[in-house]
Amino acid sequence: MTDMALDQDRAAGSLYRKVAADLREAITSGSFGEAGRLPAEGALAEQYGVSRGTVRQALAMLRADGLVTSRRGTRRVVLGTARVQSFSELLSFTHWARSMGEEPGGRLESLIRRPADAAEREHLRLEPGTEVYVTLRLRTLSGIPVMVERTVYPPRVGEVVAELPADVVSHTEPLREHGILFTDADHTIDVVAANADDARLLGCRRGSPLLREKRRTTDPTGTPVEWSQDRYLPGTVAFSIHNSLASSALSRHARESD
Amino acid sequence: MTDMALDQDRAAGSLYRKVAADLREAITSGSFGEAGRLPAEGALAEQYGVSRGTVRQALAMLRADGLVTSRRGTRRVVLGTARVQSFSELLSFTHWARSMGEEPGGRLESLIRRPADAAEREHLRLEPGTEVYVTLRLRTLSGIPVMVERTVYPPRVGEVVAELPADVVSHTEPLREHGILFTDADHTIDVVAANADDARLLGCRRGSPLLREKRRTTDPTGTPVEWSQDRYLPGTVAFSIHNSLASSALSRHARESD
DNA sequence: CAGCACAAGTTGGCCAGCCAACTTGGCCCA
DNA sequence: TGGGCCAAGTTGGCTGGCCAACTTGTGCTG
Repeated sequence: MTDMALDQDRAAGSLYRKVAADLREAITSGSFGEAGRLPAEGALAEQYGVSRGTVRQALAMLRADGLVTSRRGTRRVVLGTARVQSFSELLSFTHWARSMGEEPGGRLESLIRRPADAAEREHLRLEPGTEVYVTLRLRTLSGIPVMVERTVYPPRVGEVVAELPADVVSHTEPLREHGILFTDADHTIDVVAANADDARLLGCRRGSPLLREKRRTTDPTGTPVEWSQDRYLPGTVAFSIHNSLASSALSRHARESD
Repeated sequence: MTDMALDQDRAAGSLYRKVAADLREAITSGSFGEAGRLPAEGALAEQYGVSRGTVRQALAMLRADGLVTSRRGTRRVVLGTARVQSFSELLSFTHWARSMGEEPGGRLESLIRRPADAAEREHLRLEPGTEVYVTLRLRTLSGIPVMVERTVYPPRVGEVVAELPADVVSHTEPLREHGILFTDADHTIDVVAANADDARLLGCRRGSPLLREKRRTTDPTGTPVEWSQDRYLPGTVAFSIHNSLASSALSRHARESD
């Protein structure tokens, strides 16, 4: 067993992530059917040649994304087959894609530097006349175009982005190494019609509906580091949120007690 | 009564939840300082008299809630305690509309009672053969149709809903008076094409894109109380989310021009 | 003094096993 | 026939241990 673990270690990903990605794939491809039952944890462990604990770790990810149920005494049940972008992974397209076992890709279409307009100054809290870096990227999952990303960076961040190779997959990872952290984000989701650029890059008709996510990201101090508009092809992505009164109530209790 | 939630949390059976609750309180009360370091997992394990695995399970909760960092090779660091968000807007269309100064309206199109299908049983965690109440409502803002709401209620909730007048604006408010609380929700947002009913009720063409929000709501004990699909006309609404390493919140707001 | 090598400390990950709690279906009995 | 009991199956939870990967401080060396 130990040899096996060592053998699979070379592939640079943790075992439970591979198991999770594989199960995710099986679920979204409908292998277990809609509202079907998953094999027992023990059976999956034997099937993948891992321990039950590892399978449980993988299943915890799927449960967090709302893909499967989890109830003591009963087999797990498939809840939905749509790909879901959970908000714990919303801060990075790359991270999200990899967690699904898909290969994220990105192609830089353009990068220009110009003075910020009024809306951009507002979102990024810049002084009038400040220059911003604007990128247009086509993002792919396993080679298939799924999203067009238009991002505006303030100077401090844009200077780093401009130095990155055009084919770099993740922007947030190299930025983190430069001390630029993405920790907070405001997202707005709605529907928008594809313009000429969108249609050309995504291979859809002009005017066809796209799922739009507008996002403003800040670092821990609240300083904006990114203002972005992502436009997804319908059917490629869904957004998933869990919210609760209980958690906020709990922290309120904690504060009242001191 | 501030200790009540904590006591319940601590008394909630599993060891790792007790450890998590205790650490949560220690963190928010500042025991480790602002941006301070937590003791090592091994030290916590010894302190609480549990295994390191149990401590890791507890810390996974805190990390999921954005309370602490988690990086190989370094002690975990306290990120912060700020967590004040009102979710009331999110859980009720009526409340949200009023907070915008719009007059919410609702017209019940149909209410039927029938056995739950497999998917509904799973989402609402019902026994096979249980009957559910299914409503179809057209919701308006200041008289203008904006959303079609299809909701499936379990028997306990549906029995109350069925007694409500057809023109009642808010469902959640009378339900609250019957002791049925809406506190937790999982949301999924994507794009869907309008079917014949949608088109007729919303006054759009069949096949035109709608913004869809699927929502499963539970009460404080985790028992599902509602499984709903809302379909919004584009341009009438956008979903707004704030997420961060410290907290996560979703709200709904009227679309603004930008 | 600057820089590098190294060791100690810490978290990530995985395993094998054990018991408890819960669900389900079948069997038995009134 | 109907209801209750029971056993098998399944997930929740916990232990103790092991190794790998990474970070940090220390001390040595050029």
